Amino acid sequence: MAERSRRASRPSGDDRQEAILVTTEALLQSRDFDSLSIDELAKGAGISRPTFYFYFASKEAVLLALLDRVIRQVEDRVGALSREFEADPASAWRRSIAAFVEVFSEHRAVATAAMAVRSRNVEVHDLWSRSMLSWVDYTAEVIEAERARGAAPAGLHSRDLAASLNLMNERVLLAAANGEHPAVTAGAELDVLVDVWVRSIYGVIPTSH
Amino acid sequence: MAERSRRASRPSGDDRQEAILVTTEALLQSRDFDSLSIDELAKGAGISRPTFYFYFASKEAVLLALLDRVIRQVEDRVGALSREFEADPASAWRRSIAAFVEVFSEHRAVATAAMAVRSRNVEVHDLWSRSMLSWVDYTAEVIEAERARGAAPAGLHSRDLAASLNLMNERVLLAAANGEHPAVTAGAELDVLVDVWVRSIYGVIPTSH
DNA sequence: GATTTAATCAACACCGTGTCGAGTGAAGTG
DNA sequence: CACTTCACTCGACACGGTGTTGATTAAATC
Repeated sequence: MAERSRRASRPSGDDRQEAILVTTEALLQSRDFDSLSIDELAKGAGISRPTFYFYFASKEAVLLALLDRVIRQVEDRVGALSREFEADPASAWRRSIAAFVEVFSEHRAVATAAMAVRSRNVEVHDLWSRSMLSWVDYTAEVIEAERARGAAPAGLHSRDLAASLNLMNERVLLAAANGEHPAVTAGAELDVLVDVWVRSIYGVIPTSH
Repeated sequence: MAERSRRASRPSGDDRQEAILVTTEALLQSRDFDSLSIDELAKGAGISRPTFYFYFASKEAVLLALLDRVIRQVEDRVGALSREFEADPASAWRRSIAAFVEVFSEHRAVATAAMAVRSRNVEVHDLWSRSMLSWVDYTAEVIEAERARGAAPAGLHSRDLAASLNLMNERVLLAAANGEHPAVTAGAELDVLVDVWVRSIYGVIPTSH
């Protein structure tokens, strides 16, 4: 990690950039994003504070790069999934939600930092917003399709339902990942989310007799 | 607001404390909590920055006081509600959720700031956590009671379901209050939330034929 | 009127950010 | 092989916000 193969007296710029990213994610495992100083990130990457600014405009820009990677990872996994809902809808929803759950828990630190920072940083806010939007769009489309083929009963405006369910996932997973209270029992997140999704989308309320 | 009735050459301490709270909530209508400086809060209350510290230990302490008031307000409203679910469960849930929705939108700025700050401030985090916990407890109790009387089918661990639904409300209302994207259509929040709650708690998934 | 108590603020020490400008060495150019 | 260029580096500075100290004032109480 420290030296390149054909000894270069200085590590290359790409190495440094990567070192900053690695250091930041490592520090985020145990520390609050706000409590990190640029000096620490620089030191961790073996450079001075001014040099940090050669690679990134700010702490937030580092987080943005980390978040971008995480989001691409979810997109890759969700994109690789089959779009087959007819045979077993519950399992199909489960697979989609699982992609989300896995990446969220693998990159807990980045996700948590991003959620904390988005309220004051437009770039982080917009990046996250954009992916949420695309998941909501996808969810709403599937709900419509399920209603069209008669598998799901008519109900709420599908985009509103889709937005609520996706926002629930975001919040529930964040709470679980950080051991907040209240939170869903550790390990049960996926089961609980799938159940609420399936009941809200397909569920019928028994008529009072 | 500036002077007291029987002219006191200085407004009393209580007035000043209140002025800081009022100024802060006013500034929060249009500005990010992080972007507020203590100097602004002090100036807004007609005092100097050091004097601010006579009343509050930090910006966060001011927010904590504001949040405390908001939470009490929700508790008062929810406490005044009838606990009668037998006759019309959907309406009963709607009334509870409505209390939440109303206070959240009346004090949008405080709620938003509190959500943004909780990740780095233990006091704010704990205060919010504690109220969420009490609402989750209440929700879980009612779900159990509804199952016991046969109104709701058996299902998920009630506390996990209760936690998910309450976390959904928190996130959906925050997104709606701030005009985020994605968010639930403005004005439809209550209808959507109630629908998801009722379906998740009472809903039955039609068996495939 | 003397004393206590609440309230006030100028001045200071501190810390993190972001910038500027001078420097260094490796790689390309005539 | 001199010389220019370019990617990279950092010491030193200016700035802005925080939190504290200690002296000061004015009302309240005795």
